[in-house]
Amino acid sequence: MSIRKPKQALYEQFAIVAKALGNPQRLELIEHLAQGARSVDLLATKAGLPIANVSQHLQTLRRAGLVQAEREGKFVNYRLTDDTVLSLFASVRSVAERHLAEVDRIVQGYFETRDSMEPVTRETLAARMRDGLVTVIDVRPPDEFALGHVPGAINVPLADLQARLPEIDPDREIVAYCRGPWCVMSFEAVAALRECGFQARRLEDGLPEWKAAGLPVEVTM
Amino acid sequence: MSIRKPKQALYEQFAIVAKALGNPQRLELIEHLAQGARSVDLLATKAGLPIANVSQHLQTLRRAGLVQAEREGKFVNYRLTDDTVLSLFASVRSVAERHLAEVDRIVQGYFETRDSMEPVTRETLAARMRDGLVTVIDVRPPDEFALGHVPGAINVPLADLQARLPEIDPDREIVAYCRGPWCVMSFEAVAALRECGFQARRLEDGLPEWKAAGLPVEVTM
DNA sequence: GTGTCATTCAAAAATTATGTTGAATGATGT
DNA sequence: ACATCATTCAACATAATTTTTGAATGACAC
Repeated sequence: MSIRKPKQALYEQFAIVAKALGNPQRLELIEHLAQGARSVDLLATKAGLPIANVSQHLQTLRRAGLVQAEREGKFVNYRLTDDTVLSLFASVRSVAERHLAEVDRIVQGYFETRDSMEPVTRETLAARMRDGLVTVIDVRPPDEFALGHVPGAINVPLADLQARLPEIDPDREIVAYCRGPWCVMSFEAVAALRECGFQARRLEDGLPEWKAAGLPVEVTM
Repeated sequence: MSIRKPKQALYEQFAIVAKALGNPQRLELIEHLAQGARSVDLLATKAGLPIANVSQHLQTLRRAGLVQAEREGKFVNYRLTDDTVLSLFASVRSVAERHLAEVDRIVQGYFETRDSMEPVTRETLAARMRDGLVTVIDVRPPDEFALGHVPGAINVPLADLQARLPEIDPDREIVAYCRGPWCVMSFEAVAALRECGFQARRLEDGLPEWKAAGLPVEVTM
């Protein structure tokens, strides 16, 4: 059957894309690139990997069409080719969250005590916000924040959190949120805030779920 | 930093899912399973692989939470765990179609002559249908067909095509469509139909694009 | 029970991916 | 031209995946 060969060839192409995502280091690189264009050595620093290694991973991602390189002086900046890459990443994450018990286990074990990691529900947060009792922090990158966020939330990207701690009122309860239920950024933010003595909790979901629940969203021009 | 380890662990879980998709054979198995539950040896026959090999691939998919096994007498039937798996697969396919030039090349070369593979546009198809000149075949699995299809189309799943050839009027032009622009099923259908002497062409897109263009969709109860 | 069939398991061989090292390239500044 | 820095390349060692083979399990029919 002359049909079999090109079909296999197509599957191989699709597999190249999936394979590129099939490595923890590369997934971390993608999550960093989701926040904007980054140079090889910035990525290496953030991910804690040797530069040559990161360079090779980036080329695997480039061969799969997931990232693009662009020279800027001495540096080569990589960026995600477009938003479909992010939605593919989200798709992988969502399937893993849905089907792998191990993901649950890891999230459960994220904090030592169980009740302290109990997330805040949307309804609770909405009520506390009405009473003015809570500081809401959106830890996503500014571009995502600009496209829609919980009204009254302040944007403190995870990377800037340490530097911007002085802005935050230590006497108010803090609720942090990010992209989705188990997006690691809000976990990291809450952990970092607690280490510094703040009373912080996570919103149970991210912005997409907030929006989907019909709650108001604020857009920055 | 006590935060780094669980983050890595989560990436590893996500990587398990992506890795499971990162193999041409497994992608083929998934596409077969998209049409319904299948036994190991049916899958082995369809994919042209040794049974033990298929069994192992299926277990990789099971560990990634993409498929579920269920014993039925002598057979073990595997099925996709749910629709999120299909949308993950679609996401991979769409990124590959969008970013990999090689995919274009393969599709271009799918048929020897270029003009014979020229697909029918939505508008052309709509016009030919009004004139009653064309038989429209939806080659997707029945469950997808039931949820919406081009009005007047008949559902001949790819698997049943050979058996149901007698139903098809050989004097009318045939247009086949499936899930999307480069979903392999309609290519296979057209190739099979041509081998049997039918005059067949592909619709340029699949049902989602047809729907998105505002053209009518028929739903079966 | 015995035989048969579908599937899984286990171990080895073949292939492919990953991490590491040091040298090569390309751009910048002196 | 030279030195410097960011990145890539090439080569190797290591580890993981895939395929193959043959034996083991589990279910059914007799």
